[in-house]
Amino acid sequence: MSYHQIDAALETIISLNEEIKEDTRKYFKPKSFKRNTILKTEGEAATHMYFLNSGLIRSYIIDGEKEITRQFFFEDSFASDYISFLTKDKSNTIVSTIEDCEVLMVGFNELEYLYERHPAIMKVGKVMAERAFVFNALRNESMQKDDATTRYQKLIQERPKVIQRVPLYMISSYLGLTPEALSRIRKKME
Amino acid sequence: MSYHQIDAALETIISLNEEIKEDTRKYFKPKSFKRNTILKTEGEAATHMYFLNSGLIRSYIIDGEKEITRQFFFEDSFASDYISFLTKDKSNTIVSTIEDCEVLMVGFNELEYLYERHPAIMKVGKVMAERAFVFNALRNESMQKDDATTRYQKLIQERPKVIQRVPLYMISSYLGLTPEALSRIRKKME
DNA sequence: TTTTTTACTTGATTTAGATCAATTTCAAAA
DNA sequence: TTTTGAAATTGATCTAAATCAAGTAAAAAA
Repeated sequence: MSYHQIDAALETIISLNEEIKEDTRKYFKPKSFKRNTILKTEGEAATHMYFLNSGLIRSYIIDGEKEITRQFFFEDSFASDYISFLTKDKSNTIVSTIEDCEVLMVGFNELEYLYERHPAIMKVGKVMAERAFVFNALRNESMQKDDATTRYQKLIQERPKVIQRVPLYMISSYLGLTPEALSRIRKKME
Repeated sequence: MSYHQIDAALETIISLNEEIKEDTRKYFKPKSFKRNTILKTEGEAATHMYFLNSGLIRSYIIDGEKEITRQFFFEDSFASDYISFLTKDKSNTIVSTIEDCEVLMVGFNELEYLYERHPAIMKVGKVMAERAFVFNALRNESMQKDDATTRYQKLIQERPKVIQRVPLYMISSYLGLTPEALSRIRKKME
């Protein structure tokens, strides 16, 4: 499987030398998953991150009867239960593929090793955390000040892939809505 | 002003050598602010971070008529409009003191210099971003699955300082509520 | 101190979105 | 191709919290 995509992703943050490329190839293991495969179940801690060469991954929590979608991850980005991966705490978050996926997976300890061995990669970790923070904080802000229709319109604008490739009942809980409410918003929009 | 507190905060992440301590003292400038002082107004980008030796800072946005509190920052932590500081985008976030504050302030460029000069400090940046992410993501999760009363009870449990030192109308919008709604929740709680 | 302003509370009414309950559509198996 | 189960829509009703409107308490300012 190809490492071109992960190289390109890292190159947006640091410039890669041969040693870093070699170690990336050594510790990020290629793996394929069929759609609807659970990568992490409830109650355990996240031990891996997945760089997506292709496919689509979702993280969600079970709240009584219903699922609450926390995040969607597309090709060329890193997927995980990032909270649990960072804190090492067990979590109720489930990580599961929505489409067939080609990933490069790395374990917590291997990533730690990469951080220590290549200080430049620490910057990758910093920028990844910063991006995740900004994304989350902006979403937070939108949840607090925008109504449901506005949130849906922004999602269409800002993340069209979600609209195109994810079933509505997964989108609705991501927007903090029931499927019925989202259906009505869509109808009203024309 | 004392650098003991910032040293201790950094020591939770990396071990400090003399060069790092020297440069910290050089680039983090001591400063005092009276309560209700605006450190960053609407429309500009955040250029500084503030390590709080003492006091209390709040960030909030103006949504039409009303303020929405985004975050509270207490002694021994770093305060800023972190989104704007990281993205360099202008923002509508206001950063303001709630109590008299003693801070050590650092500019974006000085911090960048510290990152480049001392690779160990890059880890500080990484861990700070990770902590901010986890805090935000957990709050997100609570907003999505807990009702207003539960959110208020968790705040009492997890951040008693907020209850003790912040006026209720600032707390209400932080919890995604009107002051009236919070008042009624408090009454019902006995 | 008294005055004025700001914070907080209480009540009445409204509303966005949830919940409950049936369909209708659609996609995956058989 | 038919069957079947899941996804999505539609309608009726309910509810948590918002909004509107006074009033009271408390803290700055005079």
